[in-house]
Amino acid sequence: MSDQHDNLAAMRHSLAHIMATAIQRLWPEAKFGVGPAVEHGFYYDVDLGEAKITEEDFAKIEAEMQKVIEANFPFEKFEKPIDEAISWAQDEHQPYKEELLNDLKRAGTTVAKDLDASELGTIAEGDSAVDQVSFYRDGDFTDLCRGPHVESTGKVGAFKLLRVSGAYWRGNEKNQQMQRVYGAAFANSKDLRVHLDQLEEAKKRDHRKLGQELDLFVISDLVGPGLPLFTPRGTVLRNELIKFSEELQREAGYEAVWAPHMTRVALYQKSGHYDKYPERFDVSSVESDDKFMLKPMNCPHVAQIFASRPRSYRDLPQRYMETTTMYRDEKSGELHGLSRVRALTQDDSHAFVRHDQIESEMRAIIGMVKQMYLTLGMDLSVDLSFRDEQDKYFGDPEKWAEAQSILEQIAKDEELDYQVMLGEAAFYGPKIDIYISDALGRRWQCATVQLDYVQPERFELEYINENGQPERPAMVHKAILGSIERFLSVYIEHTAGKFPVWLAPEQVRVITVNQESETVEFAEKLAEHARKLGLRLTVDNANESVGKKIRDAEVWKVPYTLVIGEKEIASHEVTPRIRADLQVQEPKPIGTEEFLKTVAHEAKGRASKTSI
RNA sequence: GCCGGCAUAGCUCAGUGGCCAGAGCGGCUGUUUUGUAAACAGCGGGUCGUGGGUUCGACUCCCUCUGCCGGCUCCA
Repeated sequence: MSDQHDNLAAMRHSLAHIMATAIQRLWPEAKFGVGPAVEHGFYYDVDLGEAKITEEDFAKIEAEMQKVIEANFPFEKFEKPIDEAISWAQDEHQPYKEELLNDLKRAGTTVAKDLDASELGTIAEGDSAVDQVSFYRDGDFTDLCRGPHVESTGKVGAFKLLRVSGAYWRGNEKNQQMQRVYGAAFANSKDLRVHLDQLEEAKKRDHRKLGQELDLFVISDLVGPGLPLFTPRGTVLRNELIKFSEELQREAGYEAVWAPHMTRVALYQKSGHYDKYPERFDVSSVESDDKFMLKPMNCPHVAQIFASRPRSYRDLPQRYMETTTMYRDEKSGELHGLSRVRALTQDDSHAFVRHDQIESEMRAIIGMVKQMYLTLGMDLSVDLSFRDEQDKYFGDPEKWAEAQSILEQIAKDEELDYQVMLGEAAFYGPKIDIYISDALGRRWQCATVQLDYVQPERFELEYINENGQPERPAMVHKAILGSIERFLSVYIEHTAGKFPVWLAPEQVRVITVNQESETVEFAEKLAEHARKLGLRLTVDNANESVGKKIRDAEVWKVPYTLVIGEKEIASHEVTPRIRADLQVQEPKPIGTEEFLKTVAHEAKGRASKTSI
């Protein structure tokens, strides 16, 4: 399998060279950056000066690549001393290659640690001395490259150019911006087809598209970018998710608190956050000279509640939860549907604990997270973000070591699929970052649990221990869903808008066969009764064919559809139409009363399938 | 924020210098009274994102701004 994988990588990287070959033929003045193999394909960063590659050029480039492939040039490897390589780059007018070579020379005999992985594709491997660097030639194109490549340009499988975009040279926004031409590449055309179909599927499921189609949220130019407004349907989703999250927390002993959405900046000056976060929204006052800001997080606010009265060791843990909206002035280019917004709502909580309570608190939180995502049908994996040996971390190293071993023990006991990430800890404490996998196999970070020694210190929080001495509590931050908006973006795409009954904005749709008063009254009565049971049911008695109304209900992805006509009125029985993904058996006739009670029961139990 | 692309009716989209700018869906009205994925007819609906320029004439060409899209960078 790894052989196959290596070969695929070599193919993709070879395609990058082939594309560069084609681009050089079409734009002889092209300056080349790096061209690595990446997941699903390859890219090459190029700088054409005034000229720009656009998507219209793809056909032309692909045709030229095809010629290179048909010529079946061998990939010939040869080596040059580094100084010769540098003069080669100068002669060829390849300043980016020259820069890489100079860095390589400066770095000495091994590949420099600070050259990032994306560049390694073009740099000689450094077990041996770097006084020699390797080149590959295919036909008329020669490139500084450490390989590996396939034998010849004919052996590269199937590919397709997909997009062109800007990319900073060496990933640094201070550098020149180049054009990144990206293509997908696979061993054969069938695999490529599968990948392209997957991209199609992802496009269909795009939460921005479904949000529009299913009337879940809107973005108004007048309100502003990154500030989504939730419609009645979208708000059902939000509220049901929040309700579940808060139920889990309440069971674990969390109490709801509330903090205003703005504060004096003094709070953030004291916490040390103020200057470090330019993304804050400042708020000015007409009445006073005080400076205010919208809250970009919740912890410092909640810490004031803890600090408001003396605490005994007996009072701990103090567990505060608040699902609240915070405001961050993200750069405009970073905003994206619901996944990156300027007003985000977190199911946030903070527990103020004694050191000996960290473990049980963390365990309880992991339990909540597991229950949430089990119910939602999403798989979890976990990164344990631990400190490394650097001394940028705050607090007692012994406490850190102990806390980290506690976290790892919990991950083991809870049978979490985890990996330890050294150096990924926050400066204030180790984290458990929880990732969920969606139906298309993509991985997203939503939930997080963080241990914090710093803010209690900054705000001088304390409790009185059993010896009458003041002690510093630790703070455990957590979010189960993380940002509700971001979670919804993932979940909408995960489900493709087919929400389980407990979350469905519209759980039951009742379709009338005709507009006779008897029929309409029967439907209205059903609706009234459903509302009393807490169900979300709508009646469609439009003057349209039954077929049309069924289609509508399908398009809106309503879990249950009932058709009401003479037969149902006489028997008080319905045969529900059940959305395909929920159905486990052929639906049978059921009394209307029993139907509504069963659906209400399923919704309450947050069932993922129907028993009807 | 940066590079490139895009912006026409509520939605999806035609319309590349020449009369009063179009379709499908949705909406409204009427006919029909319908049985499990689209009945029929009619009627509304657009300062062609904004501001400026070129031109006898601009939805169409150029510039500005705003927003969106694909990436890059960033994400306590």
